[in-house]
Amino acid sequence: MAGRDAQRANSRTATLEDVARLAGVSIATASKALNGRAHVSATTRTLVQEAAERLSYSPNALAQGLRAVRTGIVGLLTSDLEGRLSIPILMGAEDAFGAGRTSVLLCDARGDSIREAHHLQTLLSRRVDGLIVLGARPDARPSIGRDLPVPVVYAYAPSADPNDLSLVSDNIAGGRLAIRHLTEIGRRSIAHITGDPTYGAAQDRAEGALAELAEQGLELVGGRVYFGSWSEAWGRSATRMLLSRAQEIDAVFAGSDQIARGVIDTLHEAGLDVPGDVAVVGFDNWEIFATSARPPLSSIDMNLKTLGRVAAERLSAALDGDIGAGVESLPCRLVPRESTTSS
Amino acid sequence: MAGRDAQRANSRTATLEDVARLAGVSIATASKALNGRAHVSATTRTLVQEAAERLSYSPNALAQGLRAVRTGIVGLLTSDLEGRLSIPILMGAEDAFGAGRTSVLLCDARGDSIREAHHLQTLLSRRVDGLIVLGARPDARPSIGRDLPVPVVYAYAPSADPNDLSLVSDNIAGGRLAIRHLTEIGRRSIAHITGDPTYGAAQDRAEGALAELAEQGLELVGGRVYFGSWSEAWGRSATRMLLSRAQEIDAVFAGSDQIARGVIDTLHEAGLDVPGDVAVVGFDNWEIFATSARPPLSSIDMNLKTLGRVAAERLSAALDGDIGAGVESLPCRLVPRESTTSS
DNA sequence: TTGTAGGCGTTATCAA
DNA sequence: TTGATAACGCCTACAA
Repeated sequence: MAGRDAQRANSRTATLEDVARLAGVSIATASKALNGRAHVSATTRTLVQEAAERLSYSPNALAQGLRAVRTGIVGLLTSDLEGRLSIPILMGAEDAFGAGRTSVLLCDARGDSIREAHHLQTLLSRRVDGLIVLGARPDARPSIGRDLPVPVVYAYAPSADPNDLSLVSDNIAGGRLAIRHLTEIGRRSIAHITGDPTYGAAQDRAEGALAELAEQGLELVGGRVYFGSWSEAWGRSATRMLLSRAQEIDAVFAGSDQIARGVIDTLHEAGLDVPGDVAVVGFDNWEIFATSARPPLSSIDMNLKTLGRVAAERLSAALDGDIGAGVESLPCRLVPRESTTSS
Repeated sequence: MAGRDAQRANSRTATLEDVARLAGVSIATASKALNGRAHVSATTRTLVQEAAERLSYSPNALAQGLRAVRTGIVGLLTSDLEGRLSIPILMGAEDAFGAGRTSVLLCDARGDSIREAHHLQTLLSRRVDGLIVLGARPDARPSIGRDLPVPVVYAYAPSADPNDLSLVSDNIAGGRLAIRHLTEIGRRSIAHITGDPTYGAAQDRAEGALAELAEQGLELVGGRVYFGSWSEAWGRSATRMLLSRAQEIDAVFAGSDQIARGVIDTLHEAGLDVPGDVAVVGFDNWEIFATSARPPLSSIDMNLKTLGRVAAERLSAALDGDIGAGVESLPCRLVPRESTTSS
């Protein structure tokens, strides 16, 4: 196992002092040399760099953080049991901070506020520069606290406190986007089957869809939004309901990719072709679902990676004194696949 | 936004010195009082605790880590783009270390060895106590390096270097488990449809399945393992192939839940009932797939959370000098659902 | 150009 | 019981 030799030997990891001694200079000079500061002769610099190299010197970020204003650590407090949200957000944040400059301490609160408070305490103790709070569902959640010593950005699930800064996907625009796409490929008889009506996201997507339809002088097939649950099963039964009314229908906007799969299955069972007879667009662009659907599913993507990137940017801005508040909506994008190929 | 007041005021976060001053004692005494050490009078202790409370004092973990042998941070270096592996592993590790005692620094290498090396450097710089390296696919991967100053445990994807310690799921036993379950519910004509044969996991699961069948005096329907890809599409086409041979078949062991879904779909299309005519068991127990299948899919679970927990335990042991090596296999478990209900 | 010294916040040792 | 002090490793005025 790696580390055996390192542990056996009493060779603590090298410090700047070790490097300085090996290079035959003072600690201050070694520091300057390694940090690329001026007032160091070229020869001295290379001397020090070689010494550092030979000792595989790695600066102690703890010591650096102790004196510096920032530690270069941000906390990501998630409640996302699946990891479907956390990883894209993490990647976006990593990208924004620039790899190496900042690290992310990830804690999973598992939807438990006690655990969340505990993790928060730990993160503050570790002197994170800022905090990203990531909710599991896109609805307002309790603020993690006012007057924290570090800036906080809520992502995906906004904070209930308007003084906090929250970043969410613009589900209304996402709903519009889906409808616009369907009309652009010539569909006029569109139904909307979506999930749990207690989710703000479900309401928003429906609102956007209705608004876009209205602007185009269209109405929803079935006369209403079909709210239900975020499951394939609901997608199936809602579709059966729709079809049983024997109404003309040439497109379905599904509130999630899972629902969309249920929709597609049922359309197939009814002998309908997708997208020939009925086009289907989903929401989430959960790759594994969207691409393995038959046919591959067009879907609205919430740009979670961008959400993570922007969260990191807002955090950086806040650290520089530019503190924001309120809910900021980020655009969704359409990822077209075969389920809406224009025929 | 939280932090506004804190930043406006020049109130740096309180230090132990602030607490000591407010309590009217020395720093040393304050430290002892807060850490529950002996030789502090009860009255002094409460005095200090109250002062700490009033200042919402939070010990600086950086300073603690600078002195202490351990920092209480472990690095989790993942290449899991989905987050499906990372989060359960993270949760297992959090559980094992005991919440609050240890934090996890998560880095995503995105399958890029340059980025991985970079992240490794950062983690070492932050003086993590240990490292968990999590691969994206369950096959041997290059060692992250010998002679690292901290212990490393490879999870899910073993290290190619036998001197490293790796924790993997016992796919062979998992394969046996699936077959045993199918025979226990009375099935005798079992086929095995699985994924990419270049995956060690596919080979192992097949090996286990064949071994278990042999012990029961059975043979695989179709005479061979159907290797292909880890997709629903392959599950469908392989099933069609099997059915077209008009052989008797009363169960399918699928190498993944996605494949299983393709299998089930095709069985339905052929007018067969699941599990009435053909029972199906999958692998991975990816909740979202397994539970939304029709009927809900029995599946082999790799116990990723346990994997994370054991990884943390091995790391702890290594820190205490008990350094392991080699590949350790952890058992899978069967999660029965309706797709294998005994009829 | 190089070196000295102080301080970041804690904990532990040892003296009072 | 309490307190002064020395590390831990690094950076940076400031002095040489």
